[in-house]
Amino acid sequence: MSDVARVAGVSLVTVSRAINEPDKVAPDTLAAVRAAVEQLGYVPNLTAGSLASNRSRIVAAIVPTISNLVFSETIEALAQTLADGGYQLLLGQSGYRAGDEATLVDTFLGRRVDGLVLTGNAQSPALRAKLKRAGVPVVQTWDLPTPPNAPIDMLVGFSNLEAGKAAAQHLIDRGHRALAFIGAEEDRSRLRLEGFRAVAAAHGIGDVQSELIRPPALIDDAGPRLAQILARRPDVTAVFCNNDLLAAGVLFECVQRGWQVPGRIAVLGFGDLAVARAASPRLSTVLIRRAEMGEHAGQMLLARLSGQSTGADLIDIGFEVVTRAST
Amino acid sequence: MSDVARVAGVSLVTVSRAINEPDKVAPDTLAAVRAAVEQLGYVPNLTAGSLASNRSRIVAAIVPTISNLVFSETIEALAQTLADGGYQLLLGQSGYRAGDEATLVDTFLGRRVDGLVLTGNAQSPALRAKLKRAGVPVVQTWDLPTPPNAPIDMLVGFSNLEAGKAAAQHLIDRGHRALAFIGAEEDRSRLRLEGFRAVAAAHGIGDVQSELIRPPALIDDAGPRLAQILARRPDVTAVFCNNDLLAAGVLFECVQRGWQVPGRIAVLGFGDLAVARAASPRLSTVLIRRAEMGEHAGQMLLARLSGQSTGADLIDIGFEVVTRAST
DNA sequence: GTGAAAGCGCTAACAC
DNA sequence: GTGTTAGCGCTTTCAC
Repeated sequence: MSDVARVAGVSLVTVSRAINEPDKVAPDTLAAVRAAVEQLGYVPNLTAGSLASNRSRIVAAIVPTISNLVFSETIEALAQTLADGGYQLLLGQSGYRAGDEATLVDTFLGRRVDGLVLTGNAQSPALRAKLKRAGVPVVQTWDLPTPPNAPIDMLVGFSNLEAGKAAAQHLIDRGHRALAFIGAEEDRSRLRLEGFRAVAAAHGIGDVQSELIRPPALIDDAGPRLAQILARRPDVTAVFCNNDLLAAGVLFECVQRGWQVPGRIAVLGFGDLAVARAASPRLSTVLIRRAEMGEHAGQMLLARLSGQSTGADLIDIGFEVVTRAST
Repeated sequence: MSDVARVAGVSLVTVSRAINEPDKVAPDTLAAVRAAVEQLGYVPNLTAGSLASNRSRIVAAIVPTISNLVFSETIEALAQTLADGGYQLLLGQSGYRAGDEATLVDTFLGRRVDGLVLTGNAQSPALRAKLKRAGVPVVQTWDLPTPPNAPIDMLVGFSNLEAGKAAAQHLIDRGHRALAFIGAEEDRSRLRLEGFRAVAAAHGIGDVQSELIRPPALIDDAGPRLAQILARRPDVTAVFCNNDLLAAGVLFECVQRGWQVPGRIAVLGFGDLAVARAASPRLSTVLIRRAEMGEHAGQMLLARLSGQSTGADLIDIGFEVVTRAST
């Protein structure tokens, strides 16, 4: 930077300003600095800038895994929104392990990230306390506060419990009473199952067969799990899959068996991934606005970081049961 | 840090050492420092550390999009490998735009990342030059050097051209002569098409129908594109899809039409995603070791960063045509 | 095994 | 509009 200053015939600060606040510099000076930057191939050291300004322009996000379209689409939108606001995304994967999440948070705090995006709101009391003490803006995603857990700071999500309830209601409305659930061994999936079971019970349906796959729950788990459910209870007529990809796997399994969907068995998905619109039959599903969630998370952070208080610190983006041909 | 030093009754350097090189500190001193850290809730500022040591312990990766299972699984493995080596991953998405890639590289260089992972090897001469000048370790992925492009530094990939050739050969071996291709408007997809066409031509097949989808190529594009191909050439008997998800879309389209696969039309996928093993019929596909690619990229960087020269700076991980039931 | 001194490359605050 | 001064919180080097 001092080389640039010397070549341009100005001081260090002026170079700094020419780069960071160009309109506070005279046009001629600006041109001279830019020429020098170009000539020398100068690349400003953002690390030094971060240290001096106490702002890193980095936001970190922690997801269970990026290899799940459901999360990757949220992250994609988040990264895009942040990039447009001049922030970079540092990515952490917890692998659904709470311990790893805590470790990641430590590292990220050490890097003095300007904001943090978390998945879910089941963080441990210790972690919540640490985050509050650190004073970093935090956005939790993919869930609403599930009592007794209050939001750590900001939040954008939907009720997984209610989504599970709506799924059950959708199937029961269509006359199904022998219900099954295929999901993952994971907080949000369990909440949906809880809601699913609650509504079933309210309709006098006590026996809801369920299969919980240890993450990652891949599409090729779906067929075998359906088979296991049917082995226990051959008369099942409707299955709620916690992910459209799993639902597609179930559809393929039905093709294999020569079963009609929804004639022999109805299939309800979750997410409204592109596969739901491409499947045959078209998949009924619980639509989640994943990209919108990432965008909201990014915008909440940007608003906070630019000193504006948005007011809306808790957004329920809801969900929607989309009825297509599979139920 | 000076608070910790005071409480522990040692100097700043000792605190630094206790944290970064614990075995170079006497056990008692170490215990005292750790107690002080704990008591004060001290979180070391890694930004300051980076500035002083000139190592950020951050590696950046640029992919076209994270919302494509093909890339996200590579990134997942990369992030995991790096994390195990004490490095974090900074993520950039180029959206398949070369300009965005260059901008991202600038920012990452500004952050003094310790390494860079790029997708493909079609970077512009200007970008290649800049990276070489910067002296950062770079790993290119997902391709072999396509002349005249030499590797920038290290590389792990496979030949997309050869993969396309193998795909054509696979279909031709099974008696197909009316071939079609569904892919994306994107470098690697185009290379595969080129190889596909070359082998077809060598067998006297001049008319290969193709549909190139503007990214992101989603599964729900597959059906309509297949329809367009068939509108132009109804007698097509085999289609090579550049992604297993697209292939699954084609399978669903065939279910819709009541067509037998491979009886009426054979379908060959790409990637060997989980969906290939779950589809009905099971999908023949070109297997790419995506996770392995991410792991290799991470290990090459770690080796370089730890001062070891691995020797192997160019890895061809190859591909494999997996024959299942759809061809 | 531990410490004192000297930066790393920038920006904040204030002066002019 | 531009410059001077004083750090940001660590690590490095070299003594001891």
